[in-house]
Amino acid sequence: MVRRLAESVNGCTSCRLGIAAGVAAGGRCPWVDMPRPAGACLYVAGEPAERVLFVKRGAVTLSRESGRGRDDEVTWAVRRSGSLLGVEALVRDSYLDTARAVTDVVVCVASRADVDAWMRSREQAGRAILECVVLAHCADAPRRSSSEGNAEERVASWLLEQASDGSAGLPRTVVAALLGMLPETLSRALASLAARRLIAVSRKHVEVLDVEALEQVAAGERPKA
Amino acid sequence: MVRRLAESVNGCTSCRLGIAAGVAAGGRCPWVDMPRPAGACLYVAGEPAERVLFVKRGAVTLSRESGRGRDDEVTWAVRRSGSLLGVEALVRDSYLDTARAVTDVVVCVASRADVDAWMRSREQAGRAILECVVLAHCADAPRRSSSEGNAEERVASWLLEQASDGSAGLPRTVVAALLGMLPETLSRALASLAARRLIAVSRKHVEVLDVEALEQVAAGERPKA
DNA sequence: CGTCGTCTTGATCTTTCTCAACCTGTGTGG
DNA sequence: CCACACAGGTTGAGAAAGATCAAGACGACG
Repeated sequence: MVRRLAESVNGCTSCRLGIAAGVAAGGRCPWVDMPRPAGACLYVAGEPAERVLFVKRGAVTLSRESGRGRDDEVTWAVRRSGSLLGVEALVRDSYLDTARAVTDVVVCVASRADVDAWMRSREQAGRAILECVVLAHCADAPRRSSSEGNAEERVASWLLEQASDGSAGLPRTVVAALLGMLPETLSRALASLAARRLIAVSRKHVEVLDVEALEQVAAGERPKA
Repeated sequence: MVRRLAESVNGCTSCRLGIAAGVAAGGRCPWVDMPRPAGACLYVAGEPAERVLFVKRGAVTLSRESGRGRDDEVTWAVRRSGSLLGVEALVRDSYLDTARAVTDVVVCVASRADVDAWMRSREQAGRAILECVVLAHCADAPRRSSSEGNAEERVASWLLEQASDGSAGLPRTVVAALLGMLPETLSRALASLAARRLIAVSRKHVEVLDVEALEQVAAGERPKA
């Protein structure tokens, strides 16, 4: 599978926010590192939104209660290195989503007050934050539902996108939720694509074998074979 | 139906951006009014992103090509008074979405360069823009797909949300797209709810009659009647 | 080696998509 | 002023896709 690693931010001198803070020139960065293991919960929907987070390394899922039963929440986005989490802290009192690490992550954390102060004190700060927010939202394509192609089409699109963004390794249940289908349906779609040799699947990995054919499937063209 | 009108911005002195620009104190606002009739296209996905727009009055839909056939685009969000459109102009070269006025609208327009200059020259400008962007994204709930409740449930949720945000009057086809279903399915769901006296539907309007019962439906509880 | 969580597979049934015909309000031209 | 055409919306019958429920396989881990 072709794989381009998502931007991974290690030192603060190569981090968008660190640069904006002028860390290389001795500037103080209000954001402090916080490593978390896979599975950790970073914040919970509804709790007071006091901190903004920046993903330095790893992947984080955002899920929101769907309003039905109590435990009924829907994972609707994945955020990777370079994006901000919990920016709602800047405009409201509580978090809208629950953020969970899907891999081991390193996030940088700053309180709302610190962020506010930082934006006032450094001209580039506001711009850096704005860019992170806008980029994150540009990145997540609107979730697709069944009226926009059947399961196989959506899976094919996902695999093609993923090939260039390193989404590999997400649990199947998460991927299924992102694609608006059940894990069973995802599994069947993968199996069907695998049977046609367009991809190779193991329990943990998916490998794209035939990009062109996959693009046809994603486009809804039915190969007559 | 309970209806709270979306914030409507008439004079620049009551507009978030106008305030940030200090219009009341004689400040120059880089944003210039542009009225457009319902149905007008404000910008098209893929074309060079040179301008950022601010919705002063009215409603605008955003749609994105789904990657399948050529004319195959999916309306995935509605933006109302007080939100910014086309902020991708700040971070990329082309628009991601196509923006179309669903009602008569008044939008304020500024070129990317003007916005950049404005943000550098006025401290409050960046903050105002950031808030508009974040608020807009907080407002749009992730689209639901069939695995998150059947058509009736999703329609019920929508009606309840809409009751407090003035989404009334959108064409059925648009609403259907936002709910991830076909117009036919939406129509049937509305008819079914109307048959049970939870709502009253006419060709142009939908009125909620029984909020509690509707909440039950939205929550997936099946009334045994 | 056995247990657990996650994923896969299978059979069945519900939902919604599809395609078609039919309304109904609006605007047009005679 | 009325007939007419048109777009958007509704309704119906049938087919296909995915949800559901249940059981089994696989890999991780103690």
